[in-house]
Amino acid sequence: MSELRAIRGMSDILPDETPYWQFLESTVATVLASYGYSEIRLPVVEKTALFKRSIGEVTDIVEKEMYTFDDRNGDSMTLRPEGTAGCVRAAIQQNLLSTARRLWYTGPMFRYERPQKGRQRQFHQVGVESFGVATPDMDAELILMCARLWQQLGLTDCVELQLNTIGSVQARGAYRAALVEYLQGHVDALDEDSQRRLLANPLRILDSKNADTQAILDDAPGLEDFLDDESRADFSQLGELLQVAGVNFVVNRRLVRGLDYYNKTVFEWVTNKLGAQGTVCAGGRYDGLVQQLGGKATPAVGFAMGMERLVLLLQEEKIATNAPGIDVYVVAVGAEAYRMALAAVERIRGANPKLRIMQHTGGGSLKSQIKKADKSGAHVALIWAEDEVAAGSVTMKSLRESNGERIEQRTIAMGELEQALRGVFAH
RNA sequence: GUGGCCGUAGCUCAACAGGUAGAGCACCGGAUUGUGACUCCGGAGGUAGCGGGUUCAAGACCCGUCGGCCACCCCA
Repeated sequence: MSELRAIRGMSDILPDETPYWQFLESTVATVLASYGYSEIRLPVVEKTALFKRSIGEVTDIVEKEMYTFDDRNGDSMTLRPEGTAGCVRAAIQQNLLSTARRLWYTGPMFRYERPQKGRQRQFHQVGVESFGVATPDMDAELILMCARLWQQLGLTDCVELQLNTIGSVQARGAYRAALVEYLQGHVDALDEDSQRRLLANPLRILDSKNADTQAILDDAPGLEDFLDDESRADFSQLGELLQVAGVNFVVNRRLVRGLDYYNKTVFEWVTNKLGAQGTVCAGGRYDGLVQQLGGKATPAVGFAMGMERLVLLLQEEKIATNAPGIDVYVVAVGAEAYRMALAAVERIRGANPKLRIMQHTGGGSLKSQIKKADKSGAHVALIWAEDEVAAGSVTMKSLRESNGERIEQRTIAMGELEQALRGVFAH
């Protein structure tokens, strides 16, 4: 192995996998457009302060997972660990908030974590953000849009929607205090991680995977008892809307989010088919963030999808994508034949841009070129060799069935080639 | 950051109670003069992740290091 390797956790996406990515990306773009969302393109690097102020100073992301560096001016920059902060910043800076906005974006995110299945250091998200609407019909729309996307992708049966409300900032603060007080009476019985979280981020203890900790939580005060009336009403309305639309969900009272800016509705789409990293899409409301970052008070909801995880699911479920492949492989033996072929093939590409034609390069015998043609997966080989050059013709050879039938090999006049190809490929 | 498993040809993997490596697939060429797939024949390809140690001898044992996978953690 060479010493020049990709950086740990930043993997190449190889030709085998790109069809899944293309299928996912084009489906996402179509579904989002069908709901009237507009794409926004954002920088990968932002000032470090943006993430500290939005994600939260004491979160793991900010404390130990960001790629932060000083630029040549000595200003602290960070490779974005998530997309919401940058999107909110842009919306404020570019005055996009004078009316309600529905935005989406996609691209790489960076988090310094130990790689494992469904988790890379450079990973890709599609993020969707809606600004300016405070009512739960907006929350419902976002969730419906997700459901439609799963349906279009063929993943409906692999994902489950979990829903919760974490209430207003004040309600959460009160609950947090009560939870800490309760847990402090059981500190010794808590697992090591949860003891640490008790000080840093106590709400995260709620979704601990430790069974003993979960047992202690059974008698802990419940968040639902601390909710403000508005959060409670919005949550039940959201549930009704989802029922009307026929979207199944389960209420998970221990579902919280790791980023500080969330309030009220939070949700996760979860799968059990990817091992430990089962959250494929997650989001919620963040009504305070715009103002917190210096904008006019603006309610907002959004979510992000993990593209790697969705690609893994597509592969796991063996969901067919449009394999790239080629239609025609062009064989030419000898320099004169190559010239004839080149001119003819370029003409055909011009006349039929959708036809996928690969022209053999690098010479070789007729036999070896036809072998390559076969291995290319093409349906048809076009052959130019001595006889064809002399006669000004071309031989069309079928390599496999196309549209259920297989044509006989035949030699035709150059002038008929374009029409003959149209006969085989009814694109 | 912590833990478990792993690191032999491009890929998937073998061998041997420690004695200087092998298969399948893939690749290249050939099986009479212009034709792929099946078959047959031949060829190329590895200083065993890297560094140290034990030993007459190490791919096999030990230590370190780098890398991979999975889990904890974190989160999409």
